[in-house]
Amino acid sequence: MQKNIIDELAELAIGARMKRLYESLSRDVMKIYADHHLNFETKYFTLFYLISKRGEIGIMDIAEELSLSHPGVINLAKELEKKGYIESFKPPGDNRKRSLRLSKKGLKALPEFELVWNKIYKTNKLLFAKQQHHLLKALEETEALLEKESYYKRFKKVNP
Amino acid sequence: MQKNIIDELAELAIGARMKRLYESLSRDVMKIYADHHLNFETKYFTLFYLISKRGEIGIMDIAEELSLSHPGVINLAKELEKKGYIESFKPPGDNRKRSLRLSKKGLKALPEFELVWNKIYKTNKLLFAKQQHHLLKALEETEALLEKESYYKRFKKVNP
DNA sequence: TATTTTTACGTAAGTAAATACGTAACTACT
DNA sequence: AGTAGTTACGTATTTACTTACGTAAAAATA
Repeated sequence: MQKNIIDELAELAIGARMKRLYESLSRDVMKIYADHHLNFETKYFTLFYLISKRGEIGIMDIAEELSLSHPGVINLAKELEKKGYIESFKPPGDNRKRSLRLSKKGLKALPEFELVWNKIYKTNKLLFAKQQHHLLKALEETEALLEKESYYKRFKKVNP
Repeated sequence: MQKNIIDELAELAIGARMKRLYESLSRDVMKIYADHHLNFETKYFTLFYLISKRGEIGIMDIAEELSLSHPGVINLAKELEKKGYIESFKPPGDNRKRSLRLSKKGLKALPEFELVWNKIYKTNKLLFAKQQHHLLKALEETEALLEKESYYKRFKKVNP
């Protein structure tokens, strides 16, 4: 319960705190996948979920949506393909492109994943419900403000 | 302004969102250091600050405080030492230990750093003041709750 | 005091990403 | 149709860490 320096730093080390919290959540979610006998890691979630929602989608579109570099997407996709959850194909009309979709195994496993995601969703809802300051809403607000005017610009305005 | 899948995912991709926000802030803060002609990166902040506060501190104690692995600390320290801001020495009494402290250059630069940190602090204060849901307080609350009972345990309780 | 265990540190190897760079295909323009 | 610019993707390299492992010093214990 003792505060360490990052807690004390508060406004200055907010990045470090988010990272710390993210990593702790990530580890626990991984345990949850393992408990459900799903050969899956937290880092795959957004990609797998996105593909499941879109049916099929190209590499660059994924990179855009997930704010990842395209080599990052290629690597994640390679791993998910190796695990057998997705497959790639050449969409007609553009020979540069490669698109991803769920494989048979992925489609079959999807309901199981959805069950887990549902449970995670419920857990989070309850966790946040108890809080005065809602982490998700705070994130949303901060993102929205920074989209209107970047942190850098705000900094310059505050410190001319 | 259009929502992408990570925004829609809300409670499920909260980790990804924190990461995204962290990276965007990190980039802007780096620009700020550059504008102030400080040869410094965001990632060094917690280490440099910690050393400046403690005067001197050993590798393992740093790792503990910053929630980093000790090889991580060694690497960061190596870089900060190369930049000339810190130096290491053998503290008396324990021959296994190596401790870090600010170098002359580090001590000399400290007021400049403190000026920048002060400006960042002000910027953050103003940014958060505008918000209904305070990101920092939300982080604090979440961390406190998860310290009482881990996310994993909460998950199991919610989904028996 | 001798032995075992723990602690502090360093190095090596692995991982999850990014950036940099190159090629081929498509688009726009002449 | 030919050229210039852009886009989509892949590979190579770099970065910022981590975990795994080894060694020496200190502490605990027999």
